[in-house]
Amino acid sequence: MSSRPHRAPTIYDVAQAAGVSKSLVSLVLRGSSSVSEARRTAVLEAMARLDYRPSQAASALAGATTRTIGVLIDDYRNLWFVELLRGLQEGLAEHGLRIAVADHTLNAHVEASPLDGFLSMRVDGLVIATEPSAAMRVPEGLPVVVAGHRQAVVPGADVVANDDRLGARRATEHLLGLGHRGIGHLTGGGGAARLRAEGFAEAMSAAGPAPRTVPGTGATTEEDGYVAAARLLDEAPETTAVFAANDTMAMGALAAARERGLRVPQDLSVIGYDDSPIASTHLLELTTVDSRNARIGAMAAERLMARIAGNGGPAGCSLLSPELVVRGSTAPPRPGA
Amino acid sequence: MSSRPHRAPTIYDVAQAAGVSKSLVSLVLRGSSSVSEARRTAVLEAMARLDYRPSQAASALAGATTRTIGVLIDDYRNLWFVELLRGLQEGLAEHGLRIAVADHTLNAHVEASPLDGFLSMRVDGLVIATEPSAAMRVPEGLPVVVAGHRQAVVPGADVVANDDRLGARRATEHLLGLGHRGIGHLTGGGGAARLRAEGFAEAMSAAGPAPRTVPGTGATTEEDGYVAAARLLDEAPETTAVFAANDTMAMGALAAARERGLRVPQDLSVIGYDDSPIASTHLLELTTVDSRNARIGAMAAERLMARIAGNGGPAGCSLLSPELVVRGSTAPPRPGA
DNA sequence: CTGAAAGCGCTTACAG
DNA sequence: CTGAAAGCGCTTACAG
Repeated sequence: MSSRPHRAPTIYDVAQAAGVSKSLVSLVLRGSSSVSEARRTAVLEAMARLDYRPSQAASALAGATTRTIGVLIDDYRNLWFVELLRGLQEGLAEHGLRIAVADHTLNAHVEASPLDGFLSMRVDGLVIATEPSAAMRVPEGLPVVVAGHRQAVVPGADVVANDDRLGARRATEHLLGLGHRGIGHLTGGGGAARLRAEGFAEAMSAAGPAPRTVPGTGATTEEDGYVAAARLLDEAPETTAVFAANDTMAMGALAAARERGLRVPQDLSVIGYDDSPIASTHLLELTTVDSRNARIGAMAAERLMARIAGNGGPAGCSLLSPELVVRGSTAPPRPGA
Repeated sequence: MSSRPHRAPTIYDVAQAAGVSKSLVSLVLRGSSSVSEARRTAVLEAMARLDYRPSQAASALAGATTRTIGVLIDDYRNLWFVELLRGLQEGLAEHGLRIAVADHTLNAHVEASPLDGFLSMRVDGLVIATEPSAAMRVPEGLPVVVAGHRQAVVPGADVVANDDRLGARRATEHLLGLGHRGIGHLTGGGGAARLRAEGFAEAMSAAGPAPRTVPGTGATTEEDGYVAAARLLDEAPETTAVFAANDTMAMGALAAARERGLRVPQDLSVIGYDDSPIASTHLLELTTVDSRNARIGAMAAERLMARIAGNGGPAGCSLLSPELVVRGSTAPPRPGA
């Protein structure tokens, strides 16, 4: 084998090795059905032999489409996107679309807006799984779905989200059903948190007891949960149950409870939201609400494919039902409480 | 404005709008210094006005380089890559390289190997932040650095890792220094875990007490930590301190301790490894070892840039010093213990 | 199925 | 700086 420094094989090389035309190789690449089995095999074997990999750049430039969907997430540490990706992937698999993921800091050193990379890449569609900012102008005609509830809206984009209000009602009703009356809610910023707070208020007002909603320092981190819970427990000692806007805040609430000598769930019930990986740990055993993010991803894929196919219709909002996941952090209040 | 359905502006459009030649636009795009300030401004303004975004496909195809580095991670849930990315980004920023991230499942529906996407993309370099598999054949000449200790090696690749053995020694010496003698280590699979176990054994044998190392079910999850710690605490009740191969396992150990009525740190000290986001929560306050992943990323960027520039030399292994982070989960053993 | 041709939007190299 | 040209590796469309 002569050393061929660096020149990657092209369809031309593959065609020659397989003894077919370049056109045929291109047909195989795009999975055309009008290729005989024998020739297809020959081409695939030649590709494997030459270690051929199609140039994404060339096919993107020549073709009308890149067959890739960009997914913009908030922060790699907010793991809710993991299941979203799984559902998206399953929905996209049959169409052979690939996925590209970025958060807003990933290429902040080379691009002005986090969307720039995806647009330069000429993605066929976009999933925005973060709070849309004003800088996020997307070309009209590009299929976009916003995943999850947000404060801002993207014109022309579909929204696919968990029914946060319903989930919050279910969480609250779970606590009410256990017999709790002194129930507090820990809230934070963002569209989802706002809806969850509303769902909490609805369920509470339907049941009677005065709802008490307390924010941390404005966000929805563990620290916020800790601060909010500390405030709640100190100001309202009659509290026997806490509903946090998400699992991370619930984790902070657990710390605040422990500091006050309150055992969970005997002295205090705690419920989160999201069913994130930490919720199912032995340490937390956190009762929570499963947003069914994989289903949100699958639905997002569906909306995207419909728009790409041209039959999208007007932008809509799809709400999916969340599900209560009961674990060890909630129990009836103590008889004396 | 006539509706121009869908055709994205090209350098041709920009040139015309700015009243310059296409060549000049290309020079501005690539940041050439031989362009007058006036013309550069005119071009940039035209780009902004037209909402122009360079086609990544076209520049990749025409140019010799894509100016992007691929980063292959293990799983989005293993957050150690987050800081790695930050360091990588800082190191790459001055060179204007962008980053593309994927885990091995992201495009499993369209490609055989997780590296295929990056190779089709013709990345200029690769960071492998996961256990290399046999399927990961990389073209010779492509700059590759393996980040973190692994079982397998990639021929020709540099390795940049935290000195796991040293970090484990420091963790163990911290416990020894507090006065602990009954110290157990929770281990799991992978190159890093093996080195951490070795560092533990070294520090223990230098100090005297018999080291006890126990695995969970083979991996390094919270469940593994829980199982391993349960085993350890039941079989060796004289244990007063536990060193887990990582923070996640330490979290499991905390659960096992709580189940046995052991308070942390009064009855049992627990130390982890990685300084992951959970370690600094109020709930865990976990003493741990900071791998300095951002520095690993920065070093990886440096190695990559050197190889891209052609002065890489033979593949090497760079080991960075970890740092002990003392929090609330470790303390001296109780006098009676 | 093949073959020849044009073109995607850039970069490169060069004469002016 | 401009302008004309070639080419990157594919896809597309079409005549055979």
